[in-house]
Amino acid sequence: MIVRQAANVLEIMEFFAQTRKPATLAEIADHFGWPRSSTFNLLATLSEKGYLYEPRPRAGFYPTPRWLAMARMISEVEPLPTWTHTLIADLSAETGETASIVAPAGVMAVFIDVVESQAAIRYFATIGHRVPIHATASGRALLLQYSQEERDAVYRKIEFKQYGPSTPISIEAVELELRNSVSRGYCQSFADYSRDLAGAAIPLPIGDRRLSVVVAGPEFRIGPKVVEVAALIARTVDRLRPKAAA
Amino acid sequence: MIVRQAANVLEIMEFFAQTRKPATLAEIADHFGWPRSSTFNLLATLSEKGYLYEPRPRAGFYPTPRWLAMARMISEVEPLPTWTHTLIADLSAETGETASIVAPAGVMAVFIDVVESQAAIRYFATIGHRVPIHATASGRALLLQYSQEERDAVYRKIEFKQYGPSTPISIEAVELELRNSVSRGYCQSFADYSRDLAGAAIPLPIGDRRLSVVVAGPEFRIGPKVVEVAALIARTVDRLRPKAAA
DNA sequence: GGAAGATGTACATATGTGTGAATTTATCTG
DNA sequence: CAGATAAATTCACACATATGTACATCTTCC
Repeated sequence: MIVRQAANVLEIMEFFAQTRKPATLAEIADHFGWPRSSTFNLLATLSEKGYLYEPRPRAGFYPTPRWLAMARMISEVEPLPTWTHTLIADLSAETGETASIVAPAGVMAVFIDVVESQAAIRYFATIGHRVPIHATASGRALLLQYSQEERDAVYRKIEFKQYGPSTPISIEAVELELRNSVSRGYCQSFADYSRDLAGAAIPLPIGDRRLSVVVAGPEFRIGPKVVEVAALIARTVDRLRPKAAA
Repeated sequence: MIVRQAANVLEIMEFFAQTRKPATLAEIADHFGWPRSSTFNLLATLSEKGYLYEPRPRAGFYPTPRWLAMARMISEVEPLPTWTHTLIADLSAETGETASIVAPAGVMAVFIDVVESQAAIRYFATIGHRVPIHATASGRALLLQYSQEERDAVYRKIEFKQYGPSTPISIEAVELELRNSVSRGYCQSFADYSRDLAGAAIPLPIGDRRLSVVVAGPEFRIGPKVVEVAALIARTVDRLRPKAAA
């Protein structure tokens, strides 16, 4: 069950992150199609807790810097080492595609850092974006780091759906693809989950954290050069990863 | 009416900002005294939206960097000029007390930047902290920047409460104190709102934004030196504020 | 290796909450 | 400066939702 008012808080914040300017109660209510009274309650709650204020009289609400302060505190802990961002920035620059760092979240994989392609047609992904762990290159690069028991536990929770023609729809299919990835030397996906989307990924263990790097873009661009892209990822990781670390 | 589940989202985030490590469903439920089932729903909602993930198997949930990405987007817009942070940093260093930048939020004043005193006994305030606009030095420094009509509008919404012996409990009392502040050259408060707390503040208009700076601490430390503190604030603002700006 | 305990998930139902309509307050217009 | 229009609040009730209970799954310890 999805907690509506919890989701609404996030929606409001995303709204402000997009518009980047104060908004009045009426504007917010209209934008979301929420009743004014409900919007009033929500805004009052956020204000009361010190997360919204009125920068200038009658110009509406805007988030306080408290969000930033809190987010900083949270992200200070085990931040990603700086070289991982360089990694995806370099990869994106060299390939012209979107590159990301990905982490596990149950049966899903979450994008925790993203550098977007500049191309007009591109893979549009943002930090926080989630994809099924078994049906994506990045996800399978995570699964490769699991023990057999851990993978089995994950499999039990997966609802196998036919997202696209090549989606693996059984445990065996996933395990087979994992074995193939090992012998191939990298993970790949051709529209296994998202239409027209292809990607190449490799595992990226950092300390005891299981992460992966992925480069993804439209099938027609990535397809012909998966091998090179995968090789490039491996080379770039080699170049940037501090030698001392695991 | 306060929207409970909206507040709960904030509580969870504050919880993570404090503990700074992943927490399991059970830990979170126990910490807040929430039922497991409800906690489950909330965590599921936050995860589904891409704001929570599981950094490592079975170690529980932790916020994704999406919070940070969003907060950055929001705060990029009209951030405070850098000199205002220097200002309160200097003030705090010189006085040994807590110094803050404050903005209006209806009948309240919100702390939008804070540098805390290092003293054992100190004014504990965080970004997002809210105080009544009429019963605090910082708040009155905001009111001084309003027109008479605007002030009247605010007064109509204030519930006058006797927070302490010296709290102004009428419009006249507030207006009188404002006039006194003007002739005195700065705003002050001696436990008008918080017990044992005293502060000195001056208006700090920046562009068309109405802000104020305040230095606050225990009455026994601030009391004897309000005049100097106020003078110091004025001098420091003079020194740091770019001459070109309004 | 198996039983006890802890943790995570599903679901029906009573209760707390979102909402539409009414009221108050602010803003615009001639 | 009315009188009209739009925005912000308040409130009582119907219904969506948070929760207690039951079940499943994982972990621990003997």
